[in-house]
Amino acid sequence: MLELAILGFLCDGSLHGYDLRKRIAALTGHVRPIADGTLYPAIKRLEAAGLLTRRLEAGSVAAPRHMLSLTGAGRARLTALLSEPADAFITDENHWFVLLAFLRHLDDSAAQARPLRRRLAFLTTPASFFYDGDRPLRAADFDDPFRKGLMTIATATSRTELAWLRETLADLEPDS
Amino acid sequence: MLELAILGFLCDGSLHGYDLRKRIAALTGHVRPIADGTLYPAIKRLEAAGLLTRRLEAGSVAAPRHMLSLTGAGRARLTALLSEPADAFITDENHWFVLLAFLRHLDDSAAQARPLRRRLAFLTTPASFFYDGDRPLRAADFDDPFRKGLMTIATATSRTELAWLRETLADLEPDS
DNA sequence: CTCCTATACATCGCTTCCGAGGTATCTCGC
DNA sequence: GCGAGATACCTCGGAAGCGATGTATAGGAG
Repeated sequence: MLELAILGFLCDGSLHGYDLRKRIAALTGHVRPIADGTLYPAIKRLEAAGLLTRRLEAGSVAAPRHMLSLTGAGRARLTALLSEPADAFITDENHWFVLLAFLRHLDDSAAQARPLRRRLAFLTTPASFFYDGDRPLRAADFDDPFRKGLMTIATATSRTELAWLRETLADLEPDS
Repeated sequence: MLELAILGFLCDGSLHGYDLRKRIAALTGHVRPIADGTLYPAIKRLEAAGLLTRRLEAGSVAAPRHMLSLTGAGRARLTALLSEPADAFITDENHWFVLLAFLRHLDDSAAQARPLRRRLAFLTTPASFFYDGDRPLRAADFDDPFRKGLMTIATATSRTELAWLRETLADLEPDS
């Protein structure tokens, strides 16, 4: 999630760590902002991996800023993260939202559609939450009211997401 | 998530690790089943913390099973995990679903309603995804079609969840 | 008779995340 | 002029997850 967010924001232009932290917080609904002890080591990791470079910009404000810029390798890594087959199984809402937000960095609508297609396929597959093997599960299958409720909310959320996915894919691939 | 799932399942009776793994996989839609290298160390941790005990059951099947049982401290920990104020900020769908599935282990409907109330309050608060400070955000606020789409799906999912929360809470607290 | 799969548990190293704590400077209110 | 809060970065230790790998046995297919 974090790596994707950092690379995604930097793809739009240079930013310093503190700014990055605020943007990520805004994008993920200010739910548990990224801790300093998470963000700065992550930046170092990405720098060590050659995915971004740093240029010190002194004097402007309180503390000297380290302006971060994506390298070619960084851009390639972003593309890879946005195109990963694993994106169908993302269960962290924030992770999925961050991916959606940066899908625009993929170069064509076919590439952009691929993660959405995989997600769609996953949600309509017997390997998912809503099946016991090949048998589709229903809320009525459960006696316990909480298990029943869980099934209801899971189904409703899934239906909402499916409707959105189908609509978005229709816009993205008008021909198919 | 994992700790909650283990304690939750064991609260219904003794299970061995391998069974636990299958049950957790079924509950979370078989999305990336818990790895052995995650589950067994977790069981050891909980055992070391005095939250569960193990009894070896030999001979019955291929390998000897370690039947796990909750202790009093384990039951108390489960109650604590189900009642935590942090549950409003859970962004992992599986984590939230596991919590819902085991809410029945709380002893009264007031306690069961509390996490749902907190979730409801969070989703309707300016600290959440849908606000920029106090200003509510709308899909139309964004130019980029993906940012727009992200706002649309986030809003739709949230609305779906809110409707379910309100309905469930009405069943749980008929008086309020 | 042999191979494959399922059952059942374990350890190792790697990576990541988090909280706590530390260091500085600038600005604004009082 | 003094403290609070924002800006801006850092390091450290601990906890937790994951993939790889290892070790058994049982049962069924070929």
